[in-house]
Amino acid sequence: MRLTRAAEYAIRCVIYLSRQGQSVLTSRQEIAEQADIPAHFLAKIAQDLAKAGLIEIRQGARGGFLLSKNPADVTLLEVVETMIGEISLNDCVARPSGCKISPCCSVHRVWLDARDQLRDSLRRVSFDQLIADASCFPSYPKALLETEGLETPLSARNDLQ
Amino acid sequence: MRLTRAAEYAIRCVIYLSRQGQSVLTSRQEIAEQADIPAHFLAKIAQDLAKAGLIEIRQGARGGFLLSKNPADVTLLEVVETMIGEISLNDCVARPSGCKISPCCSVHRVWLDARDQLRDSLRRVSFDQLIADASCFPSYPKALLETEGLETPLSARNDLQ
DNA sequence: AATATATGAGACCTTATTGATCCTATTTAC
DNA sequence: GTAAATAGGATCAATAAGGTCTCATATATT
Ligand code: SF4
Ligand code: SF4
Repeated sequence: MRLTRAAEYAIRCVIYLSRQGQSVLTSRQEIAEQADIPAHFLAKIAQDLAKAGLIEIRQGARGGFLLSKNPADVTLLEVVETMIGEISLNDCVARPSGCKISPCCSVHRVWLDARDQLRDSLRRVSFDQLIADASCFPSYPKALLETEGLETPLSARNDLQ
Repeated sequence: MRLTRAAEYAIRCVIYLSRQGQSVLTSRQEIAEQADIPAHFLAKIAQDLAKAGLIEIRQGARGGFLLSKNPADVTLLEVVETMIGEISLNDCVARPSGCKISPCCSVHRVWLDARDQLRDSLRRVSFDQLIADASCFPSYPKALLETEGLETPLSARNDLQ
């Protein structure tokens, strides 16, 4: 297990779509440019996201991608595991049969616990949370900032602490 | 970041040495055979462990490796990070300069927290804990089992739950 | 219907990393 | 001195990651 570039790009893509709003169609080119993702690579990534039911793909002229779920219902874990498979940390967690002593290995149990903890952490983060903060994320639509008057949207969240 | 085979072998090696006891010299061949590690590969791994001060290497006839610290003072995190470098999960955690938006990226903060949590989990596990449980670990010395009468050493720990 | 536009699906390539092996030099017990 | 054992580094094969390219397909527009 390893967080690949493809997973990082997938997260950026879903963030961009979340900011656009659910069911807002956005062209692949726009996402690629704004979120700094190689356009052709994004095409492949989008296919995986679509298979997982996270986004919908519209072909043809004026085609593109759109988020098929509410950002609040999409977790970071879902997007990550769509791209890299289920997180396991160590091979023997994914395939216990690979090491014959796994049933009674004390180290194996540590990896199991650590994996569960990591997956829980990522499951707790949804995309509505991620876009709540402002960010210098390249995809942040300046137009949105101006029309909605969110000059310092970060402050609201900082005040909570 | 990814847990490599080398890291897994390093853990097995340190477990074997911990079972032998601190400062007990053990040949590379014995460790390799008992813990199921390719002998030549173990040589390279041992060099890294030695550089980190975890084990000591004795050259020459009747040479081998020995644990230079008390198993209670060696954590799983130390051994793992000796082999694969500091755990970062995502590249931007290790090198924030790699992504120019990292200072105010909400996803970046999630990776930071998850990394800290994972590292803490591994830091909490020391090798005296790992060898306290019995295990079908190939390196478990049967002789030790017999002399100390630990027929069911796993039960002691299960009773605690 | 024709055309321009945009993505689908998968083949393909390049590079980096991993996992492992091999060979010669050096060290130490005897 | 000789045999036994590791040091240190070169080397190599296999795998995976990251990215590109091409042709097929779908749709809006005219
Ligand atoms: S020895 Fe334990 S931790 Fe290592 S691969 Fe086997 S089961 Fe997993
Ligand atoms: S966008 Fe955020 S999470 Fe992704 S690489 Fe940049 S700082 Fe890290």
